[in-house]
Parts: sequence; C-alpha cells; structure tokens
Amino acid sequence: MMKNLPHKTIERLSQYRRALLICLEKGQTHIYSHEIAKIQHITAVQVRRDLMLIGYTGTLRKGYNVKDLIDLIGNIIDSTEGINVAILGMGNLGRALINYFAGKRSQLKIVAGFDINPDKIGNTMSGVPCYSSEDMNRIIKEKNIKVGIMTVPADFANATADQLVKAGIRGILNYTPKPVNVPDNVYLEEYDMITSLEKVAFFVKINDE
Amino acid sequence: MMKNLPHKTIERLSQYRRALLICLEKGQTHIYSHEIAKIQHITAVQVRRDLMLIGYTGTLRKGYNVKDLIDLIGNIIDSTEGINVAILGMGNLGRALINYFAGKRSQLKIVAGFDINPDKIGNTMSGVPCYSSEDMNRIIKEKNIKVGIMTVPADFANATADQLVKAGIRGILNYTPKPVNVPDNVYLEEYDMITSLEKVAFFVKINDE
DNA sequence: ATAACAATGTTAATAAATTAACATAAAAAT
DNA sequence: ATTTTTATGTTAATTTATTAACATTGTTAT
Ligand SMILES: NC(=O)c1ccc[n+]([C@@H]2O[C@H](COP(=O)([O-])OP(=O)(O)OC[C@H]3O[C@@H](n4cnc5c(N)ncnc54)[C@H](O)[C@@H]3O)[C@@H](O)[C@H]2O)c1
Ligand SMILES: NC(=O)c1ccc[n+]([C@@H]2O[C@H](COP(=O)([O-])OP(=O)(O)OC[C@H]3O[C@@H](n4cnc5c(N)ncnc54)[C@H](O)[C@@H]3O)[C@@H](O)[C@H]2O)c1
Repeated sequence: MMKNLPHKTIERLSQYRRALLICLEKGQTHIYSHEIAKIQHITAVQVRRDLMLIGYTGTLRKGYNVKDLIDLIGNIIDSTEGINVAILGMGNLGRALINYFAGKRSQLKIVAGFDINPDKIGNTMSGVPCYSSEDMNRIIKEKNIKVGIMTVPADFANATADQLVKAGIRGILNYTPKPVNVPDNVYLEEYDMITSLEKVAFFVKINDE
Repeated sequence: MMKNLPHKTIERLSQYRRALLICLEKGQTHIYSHEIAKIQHITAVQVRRDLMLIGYTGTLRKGYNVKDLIDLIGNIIDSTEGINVAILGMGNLGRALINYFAGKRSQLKIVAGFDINPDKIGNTMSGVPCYSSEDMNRIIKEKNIKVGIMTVPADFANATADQLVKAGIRGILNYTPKPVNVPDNVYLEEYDMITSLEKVAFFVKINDE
C-alpha cells in the first residue's frame, strides 16, 4: 500500500509535515492548500494532488486539519516501529547533523556514531555514543540500525559503504562527495552541497544574461 | 546560450565534473559514457544525452577526453569572473561548509561570513572573515557577493533572507528548515537533511514490505 | 431565496525527464 | 578483406511530473 507514490511526492510530504508542525506549534488548526503551496513555493494544485494520492480529504472551505494531516503523513512515510540511524564519521558535519537531529523526529533516532579517532571513541555527543568503526558490524546488528549517514572523509567513502552493507544496513545517505556503490537492496541517496551551490550560481549567471 | 538546459542536466553536469576531477587526478585521460554512468548510478544514454545537449563530442571508441570535458562543463556552468559567496550564520553547519569549500572550487569563493555573536565577529575561520550581520548590506555590495548560504537558526531565516534581498543578493541556498520568500529575480534553492533522511527511511520501509 | 464566491477533488492535457531504438563508424577479430 | 564488436550521437517512444480545466459544494453576500 502506498508503494507507488511518486518520489517527488514523498519529498514533498516530508516538507509539508515540516511546515505543518510549525503551524501546529503556532496553534493553527486548519490550513488551505494554497497556504501550504505558498510556503513550499509550489502550486495549490500540486498540494491537492499529493494529498489526493495519499487519500486525505479536507473540509470544503475550511481547508485541511493540521493535526490530522500531520498524523496521516506520518502513517504514510514513517515506519511504525521507528528507524534507528547511525552517523559514520563524527567530524564537523557529523557533529552538526547530530546536533540538528537531536530530539527532532522521534521516528528517526540516531542511536550510534562511528569514528576511527581514539579521542572520539567512547565519548558521547549530544547523547549519541561514539563507537570504533571496527565494531560497526556488531553494533549495527545489536542496535538494529537500518540507515547510515556517511560523513567520513571522501577517501573512506567506499570502504565505509562496504562495511555498512556487510553489516546489513538497508539505506545509506551519503554526504561524501564520492559516489559509492551498493547492492540493489540497499537504498542509496547522495547529496553534495557543491552541486547545490553550483546550480544556484548557474541560474544566477543565466539570469544576468 | 545554454539557457534551456534542463535543471536536472545542470545538476548532473556538476556531478560529472566532480567525478571527472577525481579521474584527472588519477591520471586518467579518457572515459566512456558507461563509466561515468556507473559512478553516478545512472544510464550511459543519460550521460550521452546530457553531453549532446552541451554540444560535446567524444571520440568514437575512445570515449571522452577527461580534461576537455571538465573545461567544457566549466564553460557552461561557471561564470567567467567567478562568483563570490557569503555564509550567513557561522555555527556548526556554517563552519563545516566553510571547511568543506575551502580551496575546492576557485569559481565559487566564500569571501565573507556573517554572525551576531560578538565572540565570532572579527575573527576568521579557515581564512573567511566573520562580519557583523549589521554590516551585511555594506559588505555584500563592497565585496560583490552574489550568492548567500543560509545557516542561521530557523527563527532568523526570514529576517536574514530579507536582509540579503535588500542587499541585492542574486541567489540563496537555504539550509534552514524554514522555507523563505524571495522575489522572482532571486534564485532560491532549499535543502533539508531531514527530508533526505525521511526519504531514505521511507524506501527502506517500502522495501521491507 | 438566490447568486456569487471560494474552496476541494479529480480528470484531462501538457511539459519535463528518461529510456529505447537505431544509424554510424572506428577498432579488433577472423 | 570482411565481419564482429563496441562505442558515440540522435531521434522516437515512454514514463514521470506538473499544470490546467472543471465539476462539486458549503459559505457568504445580496
Ligand atoms: N563539512 C561540510 O560541510 C561538508 C559538506 C559536504 C560534504 N562533506 C563531506 O563530508 C565528509 C566529512 O566532512 P567533515 O567536514 O565532517 O570532515 P571531518 O574531517 O571534520 O570529519 C571526518 C570524521 O571522520 C572520521 N573518520 C575518518 N576515517 C573514518 C573511518 N574509516 N570510519 C569512521 N570515521 C572515520 C574522522 O576521524 C573525523 O572525525 C567529507 O567527505 C566531506 O567532504 C562535508
Ligand atoms: N547542523 C546541521 O546539520 C543542520 C542541518 C540542516 C540544517 N541545519 C540548520 O542550519 C541552521 C544552523 O545550524 P547549526 O547547527 O549551524 O546551528 P548553530 O546554532 O551552531 O549556528 C547558528 C549560528 O548563527 C548565528 N546567528 C544567529 N542569529 C543570527 C543572525 N540573525 N544573523 C547571522 N547569524 C546569526 C549564531 O550566532 C550561530 O553562530 C539551523 O537553522 C539548522 O536548523 C543544520
């Protein structure tokens, strides 16, 4: 069920929820499709279409119930039992991420970090214990870690991905600038900030011409 | 010229170049479309199509000249005079980014950071001077800064974006989880790591079912 | 009461992105 | 020499994503 949602819809659902949570905090109970659209810089039709795909029905003229919609999105994209996550490489970026995620989403719990620096191993960072990369296999199995976020130096990207795969990881989010190879049964998402910046720079240039 | 390149092609060109630079370092002079494809987890046809769009012609049976292709991609996506970039908010993520970009792309130069913390203002970080946010308008104009990377706390996202726009910024890369509004003539790119992680988690869950 | 309005939900149309098909040609094998 | 192989470049087909069109229906205004 809900297996055939477009990839882009999944991304947007996550974004909608993020915005909706802010609305909820402010005490807003209902929201119109065009309000969500404005926040996300997309069209209201797009929002309604996405919500149609997940079978959510709002109230005519009143819009969508913020809380209900948050819950439904959760039902669709979250796993009921939650998902345990590990950070590979507790350097600048790893630390920034741990900090950012801390207490953000109960469904996605960062339960372990890994590093090779003896000064870091054994310590905790914002409540996340740092283990030796040598123990990766054991810890990942023990803690039932399903997803790994890679923030190791680029030169260690491939080796780390291999280790993760061997330990039975199910998904990898790779922030290393080095693309890695994983088998088909492991979901891989790669992101590089330079690409985003170069894209912005390109369109700035184009707009100038 | 080259204004009508698909957005996705722009992203991939940036990625191709990243991979090609690694090849160049290793001394590799030529590369096949299927090799590039393998690295990027896409098809060879996709690669050839992208290269066709930018008018690059390889050598039959020898593939593409690594150096030439890097140069051509540079001609397409880089601005001839380079683009000056500022970081807004020199916290965990800002520092990580400065560190990462340092000396990576000569075309994209981080020439200033801004913060409101008096302990940071006046110092430099990996060679990037930190200014007071109050001086944003002046510095951006003086240094001809075209693009801003936002890494301020979410609550300051909108105010910072407004300041940037007022100072005449042309593009914004927003790493804040709060979407911001900018006029049409400012190119905006937003990215949130939670969305990426939730997407990975979703497909991990789906694959389990 | 009735008309105008403003929202949702859905189908149809369009646009963007990817993939398939294939023509071409140099290199390698026979 | 000829055939086979293996690569590029391009057009056509398909798939995916977005947008437009519109039917529907409470709500507000007249
Ligand atoms: N800093 C950024 O903003 C940024 C942005 C995008 C991508 N990246 C990439 O993310 C990665 C990390 O960046 P960073 O700035 O955090 O670097 P960093 O050097 O601060 O951190 C890397 C950490 O990984 C650890 N490490 C090294 N080898 C390891 C191994 N085999 N297993 C586990 N841990 C290991 C190091 O001890 C260190 O703590 C790099 O590949 C970088 O290119 C960084
Ligand atoms: N840390 C992450 O991995 C991560 C990931 C994604 C997004 N983010 C987002 O990026 C932002 C920064 O994250 P962080 O971990 O670096 O936070 P941080 O608190 O470490 O850094 C924020 C910095 O911004 C400065 N600041 C505050 N108000 C400012 C203003 N008005 N103008 C200029 N500077 C100002 C602060 O002094 C501080 O130095 C947050 O919005 C966070 O949600 C962080």
